[in-house]
Amino acid sequence: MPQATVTRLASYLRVLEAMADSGIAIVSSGELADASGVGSAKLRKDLSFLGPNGVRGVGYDVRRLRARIESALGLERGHRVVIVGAGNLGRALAGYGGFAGRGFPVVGLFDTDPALVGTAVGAVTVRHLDVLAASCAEFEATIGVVATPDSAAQIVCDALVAAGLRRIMSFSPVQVEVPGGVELRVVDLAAELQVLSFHGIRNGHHEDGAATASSLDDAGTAPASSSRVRFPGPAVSPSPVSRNGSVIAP
Amino acid sequence: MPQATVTRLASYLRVLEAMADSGIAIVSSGELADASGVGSAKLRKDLSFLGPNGVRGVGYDVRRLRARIESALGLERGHRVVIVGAGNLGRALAGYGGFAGRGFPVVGLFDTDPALVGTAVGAVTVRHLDVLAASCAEFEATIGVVATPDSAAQIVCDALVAAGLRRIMSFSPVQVEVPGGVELRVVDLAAELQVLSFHGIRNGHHEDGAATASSLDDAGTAPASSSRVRFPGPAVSPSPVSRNGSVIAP
DNA sequence: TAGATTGTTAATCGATTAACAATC
DNA sequence: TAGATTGTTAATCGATTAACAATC
Repeated sequence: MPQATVTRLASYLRVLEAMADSGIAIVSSGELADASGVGSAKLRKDLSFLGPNGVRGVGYDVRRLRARIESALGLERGHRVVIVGAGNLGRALAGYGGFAGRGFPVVGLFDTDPALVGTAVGAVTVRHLDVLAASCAEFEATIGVVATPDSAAQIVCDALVAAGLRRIMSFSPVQVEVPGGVELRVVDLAAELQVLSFHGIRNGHHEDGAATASSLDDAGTAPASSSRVRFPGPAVSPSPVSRNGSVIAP
Repeated sequence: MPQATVTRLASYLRVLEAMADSGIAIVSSGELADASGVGSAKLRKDLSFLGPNGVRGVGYDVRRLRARIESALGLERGHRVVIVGAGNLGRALAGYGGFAGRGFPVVGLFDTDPALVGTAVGAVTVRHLDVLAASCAEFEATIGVVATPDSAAQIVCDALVAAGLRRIMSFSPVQVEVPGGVELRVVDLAAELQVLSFHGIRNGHHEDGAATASSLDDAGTAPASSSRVRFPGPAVSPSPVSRNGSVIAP
């Protein structure tokens, strides 16, 4: 099943849950697609990976389809989440309604800072990383979240793997190594903002001036290079002005 | 430029910044690719969208390439972020080092709750949503973040657009409408966990039993349906057992 | 020059889309 | 039956990959 399809299945599931709560029993591919923000053909193609789930001429049974997607995503038995790192982000995630409310209760929050261990964050108490493995076993945790500084990401991942977890979500952008069979998903929030920054450029935002826009276009018009090895346009020396004429910040 | 390339450029940028900090002056596509976790051919292809940036037989100038990617992503002038929603997630993001430390300082945090307005979160003070537009103008904010309950997401997006922002990052999974020219990026953390849940299935985790695994495979072996319209296997009634024999949780 | 590495090409691979036969 | 909608096919589109000519 394509990766993109899996992501969209999660999105369909959210819409189906809302529809079920609203008492909607039957939905057509067109209606579900509209509510999910995709085309109906793509939706039907996505659902086809799960086998036949609808009735021609009628549509899909909301509850049945919801259960089918939950099954396909492996959500039937539920997941319990442990978070390592009780800093800003970790504490927020521990109390974040968006996890528990969508079927991912947080059962543990861990840190190595003695000043944090023992403090309560919402319904959970911060424990020392030393008891991670024992806690994961006790609460049958299935997903680990890394919310530590970058410098600790690899060590924490190792600890999560050692504790028996095979699914890890990391908010640290550093590349970490995990053994085969362990799924790692990196969520880089700053990178999301950078992508957002890029996409704004073509929309002619006032803060994106002409120099920035044109620098994307003159790539093929580089002047002939000198006979010695040199880079197309030094960013810092010998001149603070780049080839396209814009000043590059230090 | 492909969407996937933009995402990877952000990743290369992070590695280049680390290399620059380490005093590395020149890097080859192979080295940078390894450090970024991609293939070298893909990396060179990605960089080719920015025009020539390296020297054959030598490699890339780290500082030059870093400046070039920053320029392509529109990061040269910097971005200032406002966050709406001073709940768990909003407060954490306001104090999150991963934003300010990567070039996205948070200059405002807003809410409508009188109990929150006026309280300090790190270096910023929570203000009322009523003064959003004035604050965005004053601090020249360029990115808005939605960290409110789902029910407020659309209204808050409208307010951000009205305040002149054209780039919005939303942590609410609900579909919101934005005018043309406004870039919206939805980060659905629960959906990320659902994708993680799926990917664990094929790795044979102990908590994903045989029933779940087999239900993915027997989709094409459905028995002939009856003559009346009915759904392939009711999730709730008349029987709690689906067509493939597995029990579906209510 | 000889060695090394880039930038680009062409082939492969995978995802999306539109159209429509199947069928409720 | 007639109308409606699914599931699937085939064509299109876009991204990835390997190979290599260009060239420092």
